[in-house]
Amino acid sequence: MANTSAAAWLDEREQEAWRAFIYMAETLQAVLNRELQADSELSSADFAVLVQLTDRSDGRARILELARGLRWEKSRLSHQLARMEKRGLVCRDSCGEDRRGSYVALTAQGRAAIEAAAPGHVATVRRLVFDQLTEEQVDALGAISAAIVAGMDAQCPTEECD
Amino acid sequence: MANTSAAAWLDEREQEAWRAFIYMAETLQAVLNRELQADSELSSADFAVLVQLTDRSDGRARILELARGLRWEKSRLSHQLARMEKRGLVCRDSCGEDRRGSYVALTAQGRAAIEAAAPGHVATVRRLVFDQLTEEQVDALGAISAAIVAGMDAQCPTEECD
DNA sequence: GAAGATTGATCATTCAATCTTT
DNA sequence: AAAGATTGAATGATCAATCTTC
Repeated sequence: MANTSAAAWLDEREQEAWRAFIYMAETLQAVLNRELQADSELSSADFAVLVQLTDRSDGRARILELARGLRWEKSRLSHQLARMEKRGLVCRDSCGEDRRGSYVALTAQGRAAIEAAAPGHVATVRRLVFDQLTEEQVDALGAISAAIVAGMDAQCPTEECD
Repeated sequence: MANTSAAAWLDEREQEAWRAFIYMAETLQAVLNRELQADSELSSADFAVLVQLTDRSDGRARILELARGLRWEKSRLSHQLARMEKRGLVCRDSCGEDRRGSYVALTAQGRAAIEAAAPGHVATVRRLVFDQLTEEQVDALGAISAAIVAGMDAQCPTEECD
């Protein structure tokens, strides 16, 4: 990896921060996934879908709205919902007003699954992340994340950047 | 998601920071992956392997050392190397001293591929991340990442946590 | 039996193509 | 044709089982 252009390369401080960040993000996601799976038979993706549905008062959402909330591709969500439906966590329902669309809804089993999984998952997040940081660092993490997201939103050529 | 225990739950500030962080990390990885793929026909995983190999003076490493450097499972690396070998980016070589083990080495083509890809990738990282942050935030990101990693290392039951 | 590594099965993600309704 | 959604094929990641050498 030749340092072809001093201006374009990362300096020492940046390089260190970058490697630490990438490693942290990958490892954290892997650990959270494994703990969730082991404690509750739910993947992070399952959990994310269930959170979106429990955020709505009726536990129901149009599929495209769900996809926007998760910022997932339609086909990813479609496959994910098919797997979750097969396991009885959600069910699909056709939409009366617009027959192109459809709804997904939490089943009783899906609601039970997230209620059982949430406390442990939150505890894991607290233990691995927030217990390791000062209050200032928590605020800094929020601000840094927001800044990077804003940059991506601004720079993405199309509206649907993911 | 009932707030079953005030102590275990996340407060407002934490919740916000956490959602922003998770979304940032996922989106950033997705965007980096797509840009790398589009510009160079390399995935992030390919790039990570090539970086490890170019970090060694001879462009060669024992497979287990590589796995430790990447902190990947053995089987993930094995599959990855098989795909990369098929594409001519690396080659495997048996090990003289210990016939259980083997080496992987960069091919000329592999070296050319990462040299072609690196400047663009670094430019993308700079544009999406470092250009969006102040110097203090860069330092904070490094410190936060290091703290979280240290916590995971300390809390992981087994040595090989991933 | 343990260390170094590979293999095969299964599941998740992406991409392009498709289908239906508007 | 565009919007809402699904499908199938190809690629990637994870898990358990295996194989060889120490």
